[in-house]
Amino acid sequence: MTSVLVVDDEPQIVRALRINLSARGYDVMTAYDGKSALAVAVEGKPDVVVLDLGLPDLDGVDVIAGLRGWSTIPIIVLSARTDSPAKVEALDAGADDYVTKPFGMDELLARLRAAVRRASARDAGDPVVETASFVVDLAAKKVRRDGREVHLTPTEWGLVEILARNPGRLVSQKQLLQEVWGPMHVNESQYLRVYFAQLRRKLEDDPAHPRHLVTEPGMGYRFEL
Amino acid sequence: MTSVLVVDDEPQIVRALRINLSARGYDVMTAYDGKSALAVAVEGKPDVVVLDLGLPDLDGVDVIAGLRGWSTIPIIVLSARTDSPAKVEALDAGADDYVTKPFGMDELLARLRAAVRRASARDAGDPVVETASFVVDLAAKKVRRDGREVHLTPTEWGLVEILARNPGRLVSQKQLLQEVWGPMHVNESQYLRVYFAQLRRKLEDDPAHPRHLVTEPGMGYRFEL
DNA sequence: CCCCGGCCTCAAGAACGCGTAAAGGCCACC
DNA sequence: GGTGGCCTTTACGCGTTCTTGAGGCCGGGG
Repeated sequence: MTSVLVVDDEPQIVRALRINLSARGYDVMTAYDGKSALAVAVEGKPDVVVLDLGLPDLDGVDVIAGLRGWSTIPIIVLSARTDSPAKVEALDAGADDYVTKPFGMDELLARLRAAVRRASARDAGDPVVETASFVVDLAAKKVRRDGREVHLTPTEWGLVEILARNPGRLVSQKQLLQEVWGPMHVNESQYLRVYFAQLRRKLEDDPAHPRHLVTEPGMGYRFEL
Repeated sequence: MTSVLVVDDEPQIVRALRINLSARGYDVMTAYDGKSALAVAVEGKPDVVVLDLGLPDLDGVDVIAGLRGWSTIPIIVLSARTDSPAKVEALDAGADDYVTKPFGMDELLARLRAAVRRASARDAGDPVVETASFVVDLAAKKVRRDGREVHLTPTEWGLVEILARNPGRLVSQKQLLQEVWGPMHVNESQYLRVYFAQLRRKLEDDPAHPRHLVTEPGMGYRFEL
């Protein structure tokens, strides 16, 4: 499901967007000021951000910069200001689109679809992730090692898939637990130890000294190519 | 050099765009109808297309479809139609942005920069914060020094992350302690001394005379690029 | 000159997180 | 009703990380 972070200090706008977006199958997160927007974005990794510029705490451009510091999530700016300099400033700061209030919901949704389409076209590269020891085929949901197919259980595949979609990046324990076991089990970090041991036995050349399924103690796991 | 294909049947618009774009260092191609636009696009492989919808021969949506059939070149639509359905149709057909005439040249140029930036960011790595001595990758949660990866503990990373998100800005001791250790430990400034010493040993060329992890006595710490 | 607050360094024990093995429970399939 | 695969749970040894205290350095103010 596509997740959208809506940032606006006007509750009625947030409510209207939440209703419309939810009705169309989007997963909606919300924030009412800049600081919490950045916090929620880091935490929830939304697929796209709808950002109002007139926030109470931070300047809109600072929020854009704060997001662009670590991510390329599409940002659609909402603003009551129609003047050109405001648009130019926001776009050059890293925003993807600029919509002036009052806006038509249809138009916003279309621009949102366009932004998501672009972003997913970017990520939908080669669906095969390859390491020195094994190959992960994300489309076929298969893992091969020395040409031979390795059988993974559903849980094992869930972990491998998340990691392979973020090669080189650290994925937090919480995110892994949440996406594989669900929100109720975000503290069962022991599960991860058990399953990573299994995966290493199946995939690593030397399971005791893993080169690709790396633990970052206290933080999470990383898929090194 | 970035190349732009301008498609419009009104000569004065094409001329205005050609002048403005050329002056800013863009390489400009032009076409006055849909068929030649598609031909020029195939021939010249522009980096971005500015497309007027009211063309004499083809419907604008068909031109978009014709381009999208073989490429993902960003398309910025120009149109006199301000109604929502027209925008939605164009965007859903595969356009990247929609600007209504009359348009401000500054705004169009900003949207064009945004489109080009996105397209070229497609094959770039994560955004990073870089100093003369080391590189911080906030998305991957990695720090590299001389190309070699430096291992940070969770607490060390917590400090680096906050500072790297506020480059050049003074971050108070209280804020660092609060965000890394929690509200109960805002007075344990000794923690900061111990950890900054460790970080300097790991990251600074001359730990005794730090250039990037700077102490502001009595105030806090600053991340100098 | 000496004192004092704030900072840096060092070191050691405590606390924590990780890897591993193994056992029990659940469920689907035979 | 048995069997095998998969998931969950417990226990323990080990290495790393965090915390804490002590001592030294430096600069400003008395």
